Amino acid sequence: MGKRPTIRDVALRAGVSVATASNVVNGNRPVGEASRRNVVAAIEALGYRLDRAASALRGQSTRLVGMVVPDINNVFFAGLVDRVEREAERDGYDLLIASSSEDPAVERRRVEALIARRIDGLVVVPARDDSLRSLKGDDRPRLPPIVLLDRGTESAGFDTVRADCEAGGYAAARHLIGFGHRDIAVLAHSEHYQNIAQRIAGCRRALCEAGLEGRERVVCGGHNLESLRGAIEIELHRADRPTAIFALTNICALAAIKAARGLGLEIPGDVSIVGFDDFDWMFALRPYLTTVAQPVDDFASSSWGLLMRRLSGDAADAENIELPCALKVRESTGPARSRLKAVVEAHL
Amino acid sequence: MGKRPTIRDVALRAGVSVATASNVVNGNRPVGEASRRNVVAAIEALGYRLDRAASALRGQSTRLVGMVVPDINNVFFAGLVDRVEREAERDGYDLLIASSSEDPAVERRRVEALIARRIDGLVVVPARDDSLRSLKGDDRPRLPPIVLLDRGTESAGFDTVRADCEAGGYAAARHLIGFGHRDIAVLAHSEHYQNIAQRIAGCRRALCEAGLEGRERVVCGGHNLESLRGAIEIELHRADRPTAIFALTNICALAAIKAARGLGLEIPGDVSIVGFDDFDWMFALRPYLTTVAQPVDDFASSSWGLLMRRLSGDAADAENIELPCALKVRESTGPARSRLKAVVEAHL
DNA sequence: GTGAAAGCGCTAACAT
DNA sequence: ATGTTAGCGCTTTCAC
Repeated sequence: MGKRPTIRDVALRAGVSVATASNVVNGNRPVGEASRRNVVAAIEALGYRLDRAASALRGQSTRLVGMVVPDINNVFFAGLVDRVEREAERDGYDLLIASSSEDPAVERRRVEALIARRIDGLVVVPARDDSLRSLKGDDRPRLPPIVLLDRGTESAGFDTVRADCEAGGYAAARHLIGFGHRDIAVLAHSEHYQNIAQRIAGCRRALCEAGLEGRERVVCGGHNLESLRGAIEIELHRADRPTAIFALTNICALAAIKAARGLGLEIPGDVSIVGFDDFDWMFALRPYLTTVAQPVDDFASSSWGLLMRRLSGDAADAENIELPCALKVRESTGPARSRLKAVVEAHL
Repeated sequence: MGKRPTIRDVALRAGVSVATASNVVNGNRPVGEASRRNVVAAIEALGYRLDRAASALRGQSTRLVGMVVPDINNVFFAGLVDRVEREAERDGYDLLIASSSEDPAVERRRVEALIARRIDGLVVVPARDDSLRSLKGDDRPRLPPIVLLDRGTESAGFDTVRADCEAGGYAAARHLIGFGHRDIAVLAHSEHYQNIAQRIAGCRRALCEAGLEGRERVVCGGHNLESLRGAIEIELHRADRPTAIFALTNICALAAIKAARGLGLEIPGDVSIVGFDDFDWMFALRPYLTTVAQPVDDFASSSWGLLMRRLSGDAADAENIELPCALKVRESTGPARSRLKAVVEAHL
C-alpha cells in the first residue's frame, strides 16, 4: 500500500538508468535486449503505470484529444462522439469532451480550457460556422491542430470534413418533385450554417430544373424541438399549406412529424416528409421516415485521419473533405394529392 | 508570436513572486489588494493561461473527471453524459469520456487509462454490476473516488446512484394487469444486472398480488437491437403469444415495436407495449409509448454531488441513492383482447 | 546503447 | 501577506 511506483523505481529495480527505462516504456529510442527484458520485468513486478500527467508536462504529446460538439444529447452528435472515441482509443488517445450548448461563447471557453490541458488536437463541430476563426487569427503560439466537422466554412484555414449537402438537398427535392409536389416547405433551425444553406441550395436547384423556381418556403425554428414544431405548424395551418416538408435535421424531422400528427394530417397522404440523418431506431417511427443519410462513420474516420496526419507533422494546406449523402426512400413520402381533392375526400 | 507565457512571466511583470501570482490564479491563499490587481493586469496583458498539465503534476487536483459508459450511442447514456458534463463544467472540471462497449475488459482498460491521467474522480455506468469490484480489492494506492451510476451493486463499497427499478417494474405491471393482461412477456438484454433483475422482480410482485404468479415470460436478447427483435418475435409467433410486452430498456422497446410491426400486429390492439426510459422524440413513435421514465437529471446531479462530496474529503461510508421512476401512460397500452376473439375478428 | 543531469510550469512548504 | 525554494515524474539533450 505504498506510493505509486515511479519510473525511477523501475530503473532502480531493473538496474538501468531512468532514461533507458523511459525508452522501453515509450519506444522513443532503441534499447538493448537485455535491458529491455529487465525493465519489462520490473514494470510487471512493481505494477508500474506511466504517469501521463508528468509525461504531458515534459514531453510534447499528451495523447489527449479534445472534442467539442454543440449538444451530445442530439443523437447525431452523440454518434459522432461515439465513433471518434473509438478511433481515439484504437490509436491510444483519450478523449476530452465538451458541449457548447450551441453557444459560441461557451464554445470558446471550452476550447480554451481544452487547450490549457495541452491536448494534442481538437475535433470540433462548431456552434457557428466561423466561431473558431478568431482563434486562428490570434497570433497564438502552440495552437493545436483543429479539424472542423459537419459545420464550419473552408475559408478559415482549418481542415474540414462535411457531407455534400447540396447533393443531398437536391436528391431529396427531386424525389419530392417526382411525386408531384409543388409546394414544399423546408424546415431548418436556421439558414445561417453552411451545411444548412447548401441543403437549401440543392433543393432550389432541383426546383429550378423543374421550372418551380421560388416555390420552396424556408421555415426556421431554432434548435428547440417545440419551437420548430410551432414554426412548421403555422405553415401547415395555412389554406395553401405545403404538400411536402423537407426537414433539414433529425430534430426538424421529429418536429415536422409531431406538427403533422397534431393537426391530424396523414403522412404521406396529406403531407410527405423527408428528413435528414438516419438512425437505426427510426424504423419505429410510423411511417418509416424517408431521409437523407449522412455518412457518420466516414465523418469520424476522415476527421480522425486528418487530425493524425497533422499530429505526425504534416504541414500541408488545409484539406476539405466532402462525403456523399444517400437518400433512403421509405414510407413517409408519396404522391401529392391536390388540396382540393383532399378537402372533398375529407367531407365524404 | 513568442512562447506561451508562464506564471513566472506574470509574476515578473506584476512585480510579485510566483507564489503570489499562483495564489491569485487559484485563490488558495489570500492576496493583498494591490498585488492582486497587478497580477490580474499582467495576466490580461500577457494573455496568460494556467497550464493544467503542470498544475496537475504538482498539485493534488487535476480538475479532471472521468466518465465511462457502456455505449454513448445509446440515447440514455448520452443523456447521462450530457447532464454530467454540465455539472462538471459548472464546477470547473473537464470530462474525460470513455466507452466500454459493454465489455468489462475494455472497461477495465479504459478505467486504468483514466486513472493514469490522475483524474480526480470517476463516474461509471459499469459494463457488469461487479466489473469494478476487483479495483477496490487491489491494495491500490491512490484509487480516486468512484461513483457507480445506473448499474452496479451496493456491496462493492462504491457510492451508487440508481432508480427504484423494483417500483418501476411494479407500476408497469400493475398498469398492464389493470387492462386485463394475463400473459406478459418481459423483454430484456439480460437478467444479470441488478437494475434489470429489480424491474423483473417488481413485475413479479404485481403479478403475484393479482394471483398471476409465474405468468410472466422473461425473454433475453442481448444488447443488439436486431437480436432483441428476433428474440421477442419468437414469442409473438407462438399460438399462446403474450398480449403485452414489458420492454425493460429503450432499445428493448424499439425492438418490441419493430417485431410487432413486422408481424402485422396492432399496438395496442393486438399487443400492448410498455417501455423503459423516456425521451422527447418518442412522441414521434406511433403509438406514443407508455413507459417508465427514469429521472435522468437527478441521476446526473446526484452522482455528481456524491463525487464532489468525496473530493472535498468526506470519508463517510459508501452512500447508495435510489431515485423514483414515473410511469407515463400513453398510447401503446390498452385493454387485452382475448386471443380467441382476436382470431374471430381477423376472419370477418 | 546507455547514463547523468537539466528542466517542463506549477504548487506547497517553509521562511520572512 | 509575500517571497524562496524544492521538487512533482517524466522526457530529453548531451555526453560517453
